[in-house]
Amino acid sequence: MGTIERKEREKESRKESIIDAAQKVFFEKGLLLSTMDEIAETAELAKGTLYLYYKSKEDLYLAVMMRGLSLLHTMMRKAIDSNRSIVSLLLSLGDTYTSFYEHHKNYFRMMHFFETPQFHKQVSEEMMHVCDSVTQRLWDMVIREIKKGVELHLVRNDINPVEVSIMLWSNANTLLMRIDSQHEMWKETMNIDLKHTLRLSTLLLIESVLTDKGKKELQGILKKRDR
Amino acid sequence: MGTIERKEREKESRKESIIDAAQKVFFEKGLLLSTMDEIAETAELAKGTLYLYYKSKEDLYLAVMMRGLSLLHTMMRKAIDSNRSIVSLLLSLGDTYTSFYEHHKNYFRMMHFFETPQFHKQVSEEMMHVCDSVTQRLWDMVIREIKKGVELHLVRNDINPVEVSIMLWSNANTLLMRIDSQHEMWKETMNIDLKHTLRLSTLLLIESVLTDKGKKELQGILKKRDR
DNA sequence: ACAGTAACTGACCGCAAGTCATTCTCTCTA
DNA sequence: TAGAGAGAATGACTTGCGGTCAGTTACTGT
Repeated sequence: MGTIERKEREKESRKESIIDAAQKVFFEKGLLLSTMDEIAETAELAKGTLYLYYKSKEDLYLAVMMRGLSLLHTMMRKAIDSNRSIVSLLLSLGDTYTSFYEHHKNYFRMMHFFETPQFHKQVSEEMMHVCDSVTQRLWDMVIREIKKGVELHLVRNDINPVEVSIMLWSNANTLLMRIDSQHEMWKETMNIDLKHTLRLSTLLLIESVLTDKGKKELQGILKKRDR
Repeated sequence: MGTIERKEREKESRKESIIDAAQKVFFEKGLLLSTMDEIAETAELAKGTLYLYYKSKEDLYLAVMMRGLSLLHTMMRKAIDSNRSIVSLLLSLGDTYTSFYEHHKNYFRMMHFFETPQFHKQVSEEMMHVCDSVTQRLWDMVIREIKKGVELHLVRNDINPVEVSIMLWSNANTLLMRIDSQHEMWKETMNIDLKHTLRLSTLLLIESVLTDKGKKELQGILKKRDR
């Protein structure tokens, strides 16, 4: 008699279908302009029901965002697994994040909004924890690779690998945000292609954290690319 | 009969005193938790009066933020005027922004919130324009200096000075934001001092965009500092 | 068939942004 | 100096939304 198990599954799928509806609405209108009534209507449920599954609008928002986070995690994992050398991996991580931005802009934007500290106050403790731990796993994954790079004498051993991750990630993150919201503006007023700026700054930073051995390898990879 | 002029002045000072009140409330509670009623009460005015001077809560928010922007402008101006060499200026601009963060956190946070694209939809066209033009002046000021650096063969001439500005500013901005919201977290879980990371990444980036001549000057400045 | 429970509903509440008909205040004129 | 007229200020009111909860429905196990 697996009724309890079935109920469990049904509950889970209800939760998912609520996220589906929420995603549709949030993607279209963003957090502020979306209403719980509209999400409820999209989910073909009463508003009250949403609150049986999620504590607040913001929690629901995070639930959707977590999908994006998982997706990014998967993409990063794939990049790590398919790169032999740490040097090419570093380049590839930047590309991966860029590609995440390009193919999943909506998730990217949600993740950005999440960085607004003001926002956190509306979020339940549990949801925040889940979110933090997923983010943590992502960081750990990247940091581990950079540590390997240090061991192989490709990445400088006088810089903390964690700091390397932070620098690279922060750099990519801000520039992608800027690309998202100001790409045309910079193009028009200054004739700047922000995507080029992103590639350039990533390259400069990577070069800065590599050893001479690493730099040589980098030059090799770049030459091969140019052909 | 300067009555019209006097009225003009009175109107202006009323506008300022409303900003004073708004600033007090926004600093304390942030945009989301502040209410127009509370601002009105602080300003000793009726709520309706606020709307005679500002189109919306968000416009009022921007009006406060502009004070911060002007302040930053002044600080940057001072840094530029008091540095002989472009190399030391580059270092000093980073310090200036850090010092702005440390001494005027509330303004800094407001400026960050402004970067959320979702927010823009609530802001009036005019206010947005004023804001953009002030920001533009700030960028121009910095870019001009970097151009001078290129002319003096201290900054690489194969990188667009505008891109240099963007890279440096973006880097500092994200890391300061992170310092603001996650400093303890990184200290505890990873034993990372984000302020150190900021200094490091700034240094690496600056080094990357300098010519050999510039790098030599940089080494000289750093040695002098260490003593 | 029925009791008990879990899921669901939507009218309702409280709060806050923004509006506007009315009141107040100042200034210029006859 | 009375009072008309303009402009400034007011605060009760409207609207819209997040969140609640008493009541209803659906299901399950006996």
